Amino acid sequence: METATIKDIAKALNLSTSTVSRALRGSYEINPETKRIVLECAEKLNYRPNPIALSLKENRSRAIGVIVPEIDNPFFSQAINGIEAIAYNRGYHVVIFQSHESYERELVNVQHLLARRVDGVLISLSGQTNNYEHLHGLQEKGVPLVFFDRFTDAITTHKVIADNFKGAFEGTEHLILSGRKKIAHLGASSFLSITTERIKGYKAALEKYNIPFDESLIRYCNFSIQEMETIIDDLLSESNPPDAIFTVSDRLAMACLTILKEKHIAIPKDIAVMGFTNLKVASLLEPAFTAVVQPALEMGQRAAELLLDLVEKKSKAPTNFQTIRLPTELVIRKSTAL
Amino acid sequence: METATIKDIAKALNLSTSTVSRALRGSYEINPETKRIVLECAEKLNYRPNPIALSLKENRSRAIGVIVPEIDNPFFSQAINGIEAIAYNRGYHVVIFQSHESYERELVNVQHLLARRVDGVLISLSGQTNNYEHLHGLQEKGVPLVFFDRFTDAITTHKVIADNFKGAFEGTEHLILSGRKKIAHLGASSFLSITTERIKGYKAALEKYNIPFDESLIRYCNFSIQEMETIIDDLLSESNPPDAIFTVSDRLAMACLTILKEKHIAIPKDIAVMGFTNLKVASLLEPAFTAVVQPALEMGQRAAELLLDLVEKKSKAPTNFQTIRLPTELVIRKSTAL
DNA sequence: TATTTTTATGCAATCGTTGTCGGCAACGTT
DNA sequence: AACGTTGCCGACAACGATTGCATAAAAATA
Repeated sequence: METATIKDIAKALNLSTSTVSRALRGSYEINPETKRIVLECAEKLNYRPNPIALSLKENRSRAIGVIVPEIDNPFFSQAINGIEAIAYNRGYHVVIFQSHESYERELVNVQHLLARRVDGVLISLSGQTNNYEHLHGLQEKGVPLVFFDRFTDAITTHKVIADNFKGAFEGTEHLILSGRKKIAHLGASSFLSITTERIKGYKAALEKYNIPFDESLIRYCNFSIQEMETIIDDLLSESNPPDAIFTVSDRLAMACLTILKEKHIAIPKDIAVMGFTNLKVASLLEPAFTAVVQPALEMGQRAAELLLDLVEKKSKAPTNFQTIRLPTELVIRKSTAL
Repeated sequence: METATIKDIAKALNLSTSTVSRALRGSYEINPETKRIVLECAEKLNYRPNPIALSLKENRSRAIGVIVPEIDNPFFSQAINGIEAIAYNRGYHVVIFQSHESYERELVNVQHLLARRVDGVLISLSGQTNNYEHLHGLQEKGVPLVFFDRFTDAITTHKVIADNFKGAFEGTEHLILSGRKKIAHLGASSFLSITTERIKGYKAALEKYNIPFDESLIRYCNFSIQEMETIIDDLLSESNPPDAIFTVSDRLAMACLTILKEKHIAIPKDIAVMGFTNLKVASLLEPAFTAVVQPALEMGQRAAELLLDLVEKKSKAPTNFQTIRLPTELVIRKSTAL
């Protein structure tokens, strides 16, 4: 059962394909009676326009590409959920790639998306990425690009991010006000904007309360479980370990909790733990986990909207690129109790 | 900066497009010297073949469609992770849709995928789907279809599923052996294969240990949080409530735990709770959550492999469709302790 | 030298759709 | 009667790439 084309309709009705095409799009220069017949025949043959043919002609694909480090991460799957919702409503399809925190993989993904002629790209950078030529390449080819969550200032475009500074500031402040004196900050890759912004927030909070900054309390984890455990172990085995740990990702938070439990360290009594996390079960953890929650779904939605606006913008007038900073929410639970 | 086409190369070298095309594919009938020049020029212009043009000619898109109820669900995001990995390696792209547990939405998704001329479809049915005409439609159009996790026997094709019967049997048996007498089973939609299979496993375990089956202990939740809470509330407020609850999804497990905690019901002392779940934090919950874990990643991989085999099969010989049943893993933790 | 074979290349059709152009009636206008 | 309008429709080219067929020139053979 092959799919009917405009030619089949033309043949069946003894018309030209041009006439059928125009009738289907309701052109004014087609006889209403002819239109009726064509529509009827199209219905009968279950005609569906071939988007591939249209893509070829119009040089667009009505698809947008999304590159995330890992799909299987609540933050990103929530964001993709938001992206899919917007794209769906506006008639676009979503093509997904994972960088697995690898620069090389991200590069290949971008090349695939270029080859595929996607109409635009949403990206959250890999933890290894510190060269942005591939993204410049996209822009040079005229493919709109929008960052969400993990961006770089090396590229000029829309960015939709959480208010990482404020989130980290409030979180750190909360720890300080809970009486913690020695607060460790477990960051992600040092290349990432989210890392530097959050560290700034952390430092600002320390400063506000006149707590001296100790470089050795900041650690960078590039997201391999192995590495995280080594770092956390190292941090805890010091002669004078921290009395609070602020982690910046779901995976870090989990690894941290696991290790502390293994070591039978009491939370929050001996060490308070909190983190940037979008785990929905945070309240059900033992102890209930204090979290800086990012509006992942909304972030995906906003980013998709901005991207599609760029894609559909007729005028090539220079755009005022925005950086949208969405507020985070500090949810205080038992893991940081006094 | 437009993308170079085969024509640009032809023009630049004063050759015909046919020659360029053949040179690029290394045809034996092209002069080696000409080949060299063409390759060189293609390199210089950064030529990339246009997959849309190829799709039009070959009537294939090198993309596969995936329909899941929700991306933002650890089981499905893990499965998509597996799907993406396989598709990526075999040169296919993954286009994702969510049915949001809605039959209508699933229908529209299938139509979109058909219109898009995807080469194949992977689907895990929505909880509302009990009519399968849309899937027959896919097959009639020659689009291969493979189920994962949630399937229907009404369609003949490959199916990759967890061993739901055995998983539920072992889980229920574990509860019985832990001394539980009145075990509630919270199923998903009654339309779904996963629901019926798991209930069979549940019943079989009861039978083995001569525990009478009580219809009122089985409840169906169509996945709206509201509905789940009502049902769980109802179950618990009976005069003689169950002493164990077996839930079949991540969301049900979470809702159940939340409500029990709100009611200050002791787990596992008063009621044991366990479930089919792929939450990675199960061990960090309070209490640590006993789980029947499904090999979600592998399920996605196997399903994608089977689908791509179907897509690429030259011969249209009738296929021996398989139903691959992957073993689940029972991880016993504190929530069902004696 | 005449003929065949080989080599290397170009032409044109194709995939499904749309845009440009042009044409043919049937009108209405002077 | 001659001309201009208008309504309606078809032919053709184009998007990018592939491919069967034709064909020119060069090489091999008779």
